[in-house]
Amino acid sequence: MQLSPLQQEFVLHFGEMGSRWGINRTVGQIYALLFLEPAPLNAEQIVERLGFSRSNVSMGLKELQAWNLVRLKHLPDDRRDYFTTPDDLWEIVRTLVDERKKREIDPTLSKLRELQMQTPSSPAEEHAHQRIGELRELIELLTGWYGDMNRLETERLVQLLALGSKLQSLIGKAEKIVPLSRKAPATGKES
Amino acid sequence: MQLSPLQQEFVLHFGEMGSRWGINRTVGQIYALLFLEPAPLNAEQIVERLGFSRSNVSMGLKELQAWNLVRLKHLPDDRRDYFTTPDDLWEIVRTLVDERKKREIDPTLSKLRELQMQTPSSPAEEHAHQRIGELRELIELLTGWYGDMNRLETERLVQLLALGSKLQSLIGKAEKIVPLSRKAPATGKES
DNA sequence: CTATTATTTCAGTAAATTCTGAAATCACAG
DNA sequence: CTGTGATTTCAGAATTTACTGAAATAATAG
Repeated sequence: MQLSPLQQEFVLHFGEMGSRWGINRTVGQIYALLFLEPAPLNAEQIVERLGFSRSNVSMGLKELQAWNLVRLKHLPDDRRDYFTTPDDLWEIVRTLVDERKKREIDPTLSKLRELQMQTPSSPAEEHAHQRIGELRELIELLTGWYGDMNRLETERLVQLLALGSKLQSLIGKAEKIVPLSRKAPATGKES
Repeated sequence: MQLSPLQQEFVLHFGEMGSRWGINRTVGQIYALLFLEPAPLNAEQIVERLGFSRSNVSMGLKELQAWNLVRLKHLPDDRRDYFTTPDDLWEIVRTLVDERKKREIDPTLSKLRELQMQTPSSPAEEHAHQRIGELRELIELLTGWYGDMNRLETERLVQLLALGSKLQSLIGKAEKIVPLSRKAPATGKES
């Protein structure tokens, strides 16, 4: 491996971590390398630095492209493909979450909705039906919230996150002026 | 497999999904089964329902215990171990996130902090050092925020999540009355 | 203690996945 | 076209992970 000690440790760590997620070690290391590198790299350069076979790198890059995690660039008078990660880390986070949601959450949500169509036909099924409903609602709440957050500009999002628990008191104060929650006093005119 | 169609589909789905996370199929299926079941099950009952070997179930349960995802119960005059999942789904979510944070985020954060101690010794290392710093900050912001959220009672948390993007306008309004963000107009008296 | 039942461990096997080199395909310059 | 270099595909090899049955250990009742 042809890397500075700093790069090397980082790359190896992300290889390890990658395998705790569904991602394989190679893919994790390629990504980590691109993440640190100031300029785009081509496949051959990745081979040199990480010592994997050319075909392994090719497959790894394809996987990263399928995840939308790398950008493809071209240099003038050079027809090789060069790869980078976005400069903006928030863009990376958004992509990661979006893709994981798409692959892991959305299919589960469809499945849960589909299962809930079935009418339970025994006490055991009744209970299962119930539980599936609770799970569906919870996931819907979380994904709905994520959708909202994801629509915010990064700057706003960071402000919100930084507020953290201060939000609590803020909301208490705001509600006195502009009631928004479902628990607002009833007016007798709800639709 | 000795399950109702509803249970079976759910269990198989979570087996599949499990393998997209780091979790293996067997463990995912055992968890899904316990999740649906109204009463605690012992290992032998899990074997009957899922058709795995006794030892495989034993290992799966051990893994689930290591993740704090199941509760151990005992029935009077029966020395076998019975397992359930918590009734409260939010408790499950909290456990899941806590454990994943502990295994995946915290070690990365330590590693990043450690790597940042090293003084960069070349322009390439300088750039890497920079990027590692950005990543560390971002993760610190997110974990800090999660810590705040996790301290809230479930009821509060659900309210907050349900607000979603409405929060935006709420904050705008609240800030006019109680400035809390770092961008509040300077008073010249900050501590 | 001894017998019985519950649970865990573990070595070997089965299955799944990752990785490679060789060949195929693709893209373009001449 | 033809030739050259870039990239991808893919069948098998290597490695890793999952699973099993048999044996060991643990827990309790008699």
